[in-house]
Amino acid sequence: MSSTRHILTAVAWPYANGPRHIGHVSGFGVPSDVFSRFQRMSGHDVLMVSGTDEHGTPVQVLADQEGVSARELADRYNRVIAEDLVALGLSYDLFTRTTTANHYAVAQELFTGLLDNGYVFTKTTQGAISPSTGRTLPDRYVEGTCPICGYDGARGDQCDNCGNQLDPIDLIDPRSKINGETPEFVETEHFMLDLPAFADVLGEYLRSKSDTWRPNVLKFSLNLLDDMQPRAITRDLDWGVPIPLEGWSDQANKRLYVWFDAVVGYLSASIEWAKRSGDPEAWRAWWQGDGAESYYFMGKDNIVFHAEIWPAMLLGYSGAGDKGGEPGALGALNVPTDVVSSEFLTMEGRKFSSSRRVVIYVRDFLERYDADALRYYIIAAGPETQDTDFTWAEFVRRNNDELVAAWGNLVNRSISMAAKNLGEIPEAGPLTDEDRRVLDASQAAFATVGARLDRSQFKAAIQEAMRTVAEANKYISDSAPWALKKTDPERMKTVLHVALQLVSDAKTLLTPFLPHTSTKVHEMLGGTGVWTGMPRLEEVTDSIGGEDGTSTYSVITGTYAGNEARWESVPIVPGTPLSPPTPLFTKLDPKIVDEELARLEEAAG
RNA sequence: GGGCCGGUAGCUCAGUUGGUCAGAGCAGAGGACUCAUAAUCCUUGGGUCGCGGGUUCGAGCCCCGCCCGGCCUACCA
Repeated sequence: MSSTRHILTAVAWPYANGPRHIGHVSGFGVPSDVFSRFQRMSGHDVLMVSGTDEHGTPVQVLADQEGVSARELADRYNRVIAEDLVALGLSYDLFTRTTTANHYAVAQELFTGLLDNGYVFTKTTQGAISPSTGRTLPDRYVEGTCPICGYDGARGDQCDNCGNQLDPIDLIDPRSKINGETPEFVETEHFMLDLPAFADVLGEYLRSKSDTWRPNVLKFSLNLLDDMQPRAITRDLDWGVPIPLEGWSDQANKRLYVWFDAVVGYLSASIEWAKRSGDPEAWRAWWQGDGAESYYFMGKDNIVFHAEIWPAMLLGYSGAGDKGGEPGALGALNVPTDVVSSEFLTMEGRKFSSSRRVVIYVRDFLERYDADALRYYIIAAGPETQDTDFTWAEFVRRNNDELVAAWGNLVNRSISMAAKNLGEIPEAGPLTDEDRRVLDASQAAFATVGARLDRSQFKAAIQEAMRTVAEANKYISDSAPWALKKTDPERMKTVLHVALQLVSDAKTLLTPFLPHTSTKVHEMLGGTGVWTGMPRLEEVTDSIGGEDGTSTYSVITGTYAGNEARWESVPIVPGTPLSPPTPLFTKLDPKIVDEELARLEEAAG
């Protein structure tokens, strides 16, 4: 913990086929930001990257339905999603998109490297094609009657009724889920990633993580090793990254499969960040060598890509699979240090579903409530290690009892008393044993909360941090400084000094979770400078892959180096002027619970 | 069908390798205080740890079976 580490925070890429809801940001967004802010406060060099995942059939299908191009649709949701993530205060060093020319080049480089090392081969398969568009119909977009149980709504990949895995060509009376037409089945050639060639090295890799990874991620991944199959990495579709090979790149209908280019995004975004920073080689410090660590944040549905496939791609590119090989042009690349997967949030007992409108979009939420209130709920009550249920009643309770009544009130009562009676931070006189005890406990919390955060145990971390808030409230109640005003004004000053020191420490401990309101407390206590950096949208002009010329689009970036916030107790400065405080958090009227539930019912029909 | 995860007080959830592990917060009841967004502080009632077997001196914690819910099973975190 003492020396500087290079920490890559790799955040799952939200899919650009619509706005994201609070379940999405519970999985990848808020936890990754808490982690990154903490590591920066601890003095480490953090690079936090992500972007929108814009290729693939779902975007194309939705664009067709709306009568716009895939690119137009992706542009729209890239902007919506980026704005929402900024509003939440997620401190990306770079949040970009998969449609940049840089991303195309890096994804193609990974493909070429894997091909050169012999981990990619071609295979001819039967694929479903839409006669009207000529596009591939992915298995899930073909439905028909199950040949095994006779269920009519079976999908091309599996039957939801009997659970058997299917091949779309076996379906009786197949039809396109998109427009109902009967698909054609044609022979088509695709590239496959030779995953079995990585079974041994992946097993070794995963077993080396048995002490640090969350058990569910580890068990799930180890289990996958028993049945490794080659996996297609190209697709018959025109919306994607072209295959960088003669005879393929000019085929308008052959592209890299979206999952392949999406996971490469972590690397391409790091490289893009380096270019923008002025040192094109700077990304290497986070990707190569023993000193580089990488932490990947996502929801549980993405474990297979991050704990299995992406490591396999990195190993293959580096020449480290069963077939050996040489590192590609970028050099050998590190596999993930940790894969931090969240479980799922449910919504008032139901599964989130955009199509059924059982959903709360981030944007709608933040129009009515504060970002820190949502961040707090997600960390304190979110799906860190098991599915949890979001309810409006619990949101209101957490906000009112824990943020307003416990933490907000501690700030308010402490600063109010000091401001009204003294107008400044008072000097401490002789300390009692109790004074020393609470101050020591507050200092000790940096180690305990920090250890939790370093291991991505966010729920335990915020509980420990909030415990210091409860301790401080108890200290003030027990010491009753208001009663000392007439009997022992010197002692009152000491008590208020101690109380304000506790507030200052708690504000620091809570900064990774509550960056907006912690900044307010920093300022209330007379602090200056930028306490903890906030992300901003920046318009950039660059070449978008596959198109001539340049385009303007927005990325998220920010300045986080040199912020005031440090992960340590900083002595408050006696004599600093204090003004009567304004409330940190908004107390919510319990009747919003019924209002929100009514809104949900109305939307869901 | 297969794999994985979960089912602990009214509610939301903690419970490392089996032996004060039957817990926390909230809600409920009683009391203290008044600095503070009537916030805070103290005390307190409450649970067959999904069901049925088994291993053990001893099991929420290990094994077997079953019920319920979630995720993955090749493009929804």
